[in-house]
Amino acid sequence: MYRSHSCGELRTSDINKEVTLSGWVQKVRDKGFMIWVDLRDRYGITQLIFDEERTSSDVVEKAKTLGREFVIQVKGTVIERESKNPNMPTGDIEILVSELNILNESHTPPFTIEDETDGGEDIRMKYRYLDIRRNPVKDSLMFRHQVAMKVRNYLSEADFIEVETPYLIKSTPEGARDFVVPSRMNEGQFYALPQSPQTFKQLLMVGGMDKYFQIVKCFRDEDLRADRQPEFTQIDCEMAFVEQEDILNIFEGLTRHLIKDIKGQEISDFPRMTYDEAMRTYGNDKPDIRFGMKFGELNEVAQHKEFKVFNDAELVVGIAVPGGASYTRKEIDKLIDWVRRPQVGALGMVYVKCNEDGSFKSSVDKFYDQEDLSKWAETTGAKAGDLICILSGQGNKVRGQLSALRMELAERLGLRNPEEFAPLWVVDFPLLEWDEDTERYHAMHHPFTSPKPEDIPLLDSKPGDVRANAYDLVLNGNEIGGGSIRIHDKETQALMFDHLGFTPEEAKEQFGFLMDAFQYGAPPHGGIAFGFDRLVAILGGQETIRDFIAFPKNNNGRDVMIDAPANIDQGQLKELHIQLDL
RNA sequence: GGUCUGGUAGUUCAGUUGGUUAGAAUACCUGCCUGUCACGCAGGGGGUCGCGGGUUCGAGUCCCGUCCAGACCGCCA
Repeated sequence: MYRSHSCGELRTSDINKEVTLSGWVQKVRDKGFMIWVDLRDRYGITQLIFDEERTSSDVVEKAKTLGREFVIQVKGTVIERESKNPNMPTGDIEILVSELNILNESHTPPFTIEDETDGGEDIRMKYRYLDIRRNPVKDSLMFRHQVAMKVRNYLSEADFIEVETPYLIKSTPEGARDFVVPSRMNEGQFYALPQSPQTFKQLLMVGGMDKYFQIVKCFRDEDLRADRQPEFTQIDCEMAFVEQEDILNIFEGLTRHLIKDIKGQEISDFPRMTYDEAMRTYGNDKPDIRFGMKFGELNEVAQHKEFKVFNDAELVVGIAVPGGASYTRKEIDKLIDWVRRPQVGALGMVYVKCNEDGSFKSSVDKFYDQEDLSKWAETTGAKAGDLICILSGQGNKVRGQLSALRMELAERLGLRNPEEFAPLWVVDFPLLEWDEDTERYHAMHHPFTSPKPEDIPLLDSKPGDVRANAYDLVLNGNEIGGGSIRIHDKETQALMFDHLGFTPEEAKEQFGFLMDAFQYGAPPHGGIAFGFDRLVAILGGQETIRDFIAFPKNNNGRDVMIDAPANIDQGQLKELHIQLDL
């Protein structure tokens, strides 16, 4: 038996017990006459004591050879400490060791295994197995497990069935780039890894599994971000015989349950906002509504003077920054530099200081009088002491730029409290989106999303105005879930493919199996998928999902620990009938 | 594909205007220490300044290229 107890459970009530513990050496404190060793496992740390007077000399000698991260097993007696440590749960007791067994030695680790490690991102990823021994990473993985369990239990209680769908499927040109897998048995042909189990879950609906879910890996060969990995996990859900309202209610319930159960916060009905409203008031389809700074459109009150920049702009829009009137000229100049960075791309920024005495001081005083400026303050909701930041230009671009500024300022002002949770449904997404590169419309969500019936007549005249039965769940400025009511009849699906520029032959070749299925009694259905890594990270109060994934990829999609991706040898290539063209 | 930041001891970093033998903290090693828990004290070892080229009497420092890491834009139905 390697252990009778864990390193986190012994208390004063266990005094005098004979115990066996196993774990890693966190720290050795050799005081000469006595040696203390902190023994660590997943459950905590227990102090061991080796004492010249009470421990046999061969055991003391062996203890002197211990180094950090040695794996050891000890037998001994639980005793009360002479000097207690109130900072640790096991701080009242220690183990007087009678037997020491070194199970495995360890090199000195390249970084300290502590909560505040001295190791940088790079080296932590290379030695991820050591990083996982640290509390922050270990706790994050355990937290992920807890969330997964709660999701499974909740959905299972609600009659959902978890069904696994295949990972080796067919590549389709829509959407993100596919990871492809060559087939040895089918010369020259490739599988693709699923970007999501979308078509399979719809086929499960046709199969009568009217409530399906799956916590499932998905793969997209696109560039990474702090909150984006090439392989990621979704809570994928689909239901038959439901309308949008049913889906929103059920998954609002799940989200509310998680926030209540995990964070202890009660959230009443989630607010809903149309895509149009989100874009107009926040410049963004995933607004963070934990704070204000709503957009104020200023065209009417700013385009009547000789200021050419505004007069020539499609949109003039501003936000009120709380307390911003106290910014110095230098600070405001820095802000202007910030919006002019290529990542944001604004050409400039007009500002208005709303002074405490009710007067206004702006960077365009030459063109506008106090009455003009007071109207701007009214439109943007600025109060005395605020700073109004105004951008102008082409509508969508300016909205994006001001949205970036809004988030940046909120971050600086500490308005993005990670312990506050503000969910929001964004509904009525456009069905189609114009793509400049390919000069055609493509599906904003995916090609299986149903249009709003009343908008179908617009498909030919104004495709961009057709709204979809599509919705996103937004949490604190992050899209954590998205879904739609699907098309379930062959005719509408064919119409959709037609509008996406598929010929009937292409549609048949790529999605014929789905259209065929729709001819055999496909029920009305719809669903949603949550980004599980992101959800867990946000509930855990973090921006980056990496520490909630045991073995994540780096910025370039590499696993620096196993050094993947890597070359494969000629034999493998030959077997797959693949010739490299480098 | 692009923008920005960084790369110096095992690790995290400092390194001035280009100028002597490149420093600190921590980790590591040795010794001491009668209750430590960020133990303490004394001593010690440890450097291809990412890599390649250039400018210069002289480069960690300046220039060019390149690789790596991180953040962001594009991209992510």
